[in-house]
Amino acid sequence: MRDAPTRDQILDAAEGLFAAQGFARTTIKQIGREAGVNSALLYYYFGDKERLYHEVLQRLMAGLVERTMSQLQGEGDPVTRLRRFVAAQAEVLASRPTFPKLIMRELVDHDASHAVTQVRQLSATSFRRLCELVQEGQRAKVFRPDLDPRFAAVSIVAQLAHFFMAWPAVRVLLDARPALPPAETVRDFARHAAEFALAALLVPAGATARKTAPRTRSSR
Amino acid sequence: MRDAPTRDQILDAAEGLFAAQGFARTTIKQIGREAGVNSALLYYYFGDKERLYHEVLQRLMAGLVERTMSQLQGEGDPVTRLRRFVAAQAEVLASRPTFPKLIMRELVDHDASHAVTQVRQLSATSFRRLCELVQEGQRAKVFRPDLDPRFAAVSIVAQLAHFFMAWPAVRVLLDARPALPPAETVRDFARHAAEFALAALLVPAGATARKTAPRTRSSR
DNA sequence: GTCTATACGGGGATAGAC
DNA sequence: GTCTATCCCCGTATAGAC
Repeated sequence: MRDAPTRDQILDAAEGLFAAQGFARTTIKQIGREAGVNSALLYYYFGDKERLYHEVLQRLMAGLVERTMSQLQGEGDPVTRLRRFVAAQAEVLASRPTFPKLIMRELVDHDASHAVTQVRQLSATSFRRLCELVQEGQRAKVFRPDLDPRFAAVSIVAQLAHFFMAWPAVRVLLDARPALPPAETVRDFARHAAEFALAALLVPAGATARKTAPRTRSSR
Repeated sequence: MRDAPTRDQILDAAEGLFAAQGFARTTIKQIGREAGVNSALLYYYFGDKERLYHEVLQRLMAGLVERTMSQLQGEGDPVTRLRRFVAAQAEVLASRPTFPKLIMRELVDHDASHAVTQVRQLSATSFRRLCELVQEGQRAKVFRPDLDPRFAAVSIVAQLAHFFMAWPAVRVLLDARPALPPAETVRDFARHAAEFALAALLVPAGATARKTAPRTRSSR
């Protein structure tokens, strides 16, 4: 466990500290101490602090892109696939506490400039696929036709994203104590988010569907 | 405009810089320069950097709480009040570009510890009122009974919150260029968010409500 | 209340031995 | 590849004149 290559030890320690304190407050010496290596080695491996941070983010986002992509595969009708998507999102965000924090920090500190590549990749894959899923449902007359698929996709993603990223505020609203969202609450909210999104997307029962016996005609 | 009391000049400059760069990267001298006053004066007025930051946040959040509260007043059925709420949220978040960034920074940098009072206040007023609005709609059989009101409230708020806070990523997803969400896009997304939330909340047309089932009430 | 000068510490980064 | 020692800049904060 501790025989990991020095480089990875540094990366791991840096990830934790950057997530917890941010780029500016985290010092090279702190990272070295946390990683159990000499601080001068950071310069040997990464050149400078900025590039170390960049590599931390690369590694993190690469894993995230890969995981969400692999979990978006599979067949099924739009409804079950949307449920799977939301569940996967919750799982990824909850898998490591550093995920949401680091992403949020990068968003606000550098306008995601260290992660543009990966964000574009996400856009070209996961997000696009989510949009397509919505459109597919619309073509099948299962989802409302009046929703903009991209806006709908943002709304779908926003629920869990905000739940995790704004947890310090959300937990006050929900009367929760812990500093990190507990697994049970995550599970419950993820289920809610999926159903909330589906309720928003699905065509109201009696509206169009002629197939399902449109209620007994009062005539006769 | 420039004859504002020194204290406020400092507060204004600090708000902008803290929002743009964060607490750690912003220096006292920078704030002084931006405010057009001697940096040593910051210590005369605020004691130290931390307390200056604290006051910036206090002022900001106080205004926010006041505005959302005042805009949550008024009568009407749950549907129109929810539309008003979402519109107000969009207006507040868009009113000053520093709002979303500072709030997000505070969330991630200090777990909202500088704003606990105001967050609790928000929780006790706006958020609570939003929950009550949902419950009221449920009692009136207009909203689905199976939704947890607090989770629903989080989902409602999350859409616009995420839209603004994650804009650097959202803009990539939406193929938008500008660094700040343009007024038109804000307007469109806000409208979408309200309709999305309503579609999620309303009981399906044919299910129970025999009366009006007010779906597309887009009359203004 | 406003300014100048400066003490003080800490953090990033490098040189060079082993 | 790893470690020690150190340089140098820069940011916070204070002292004290005006």
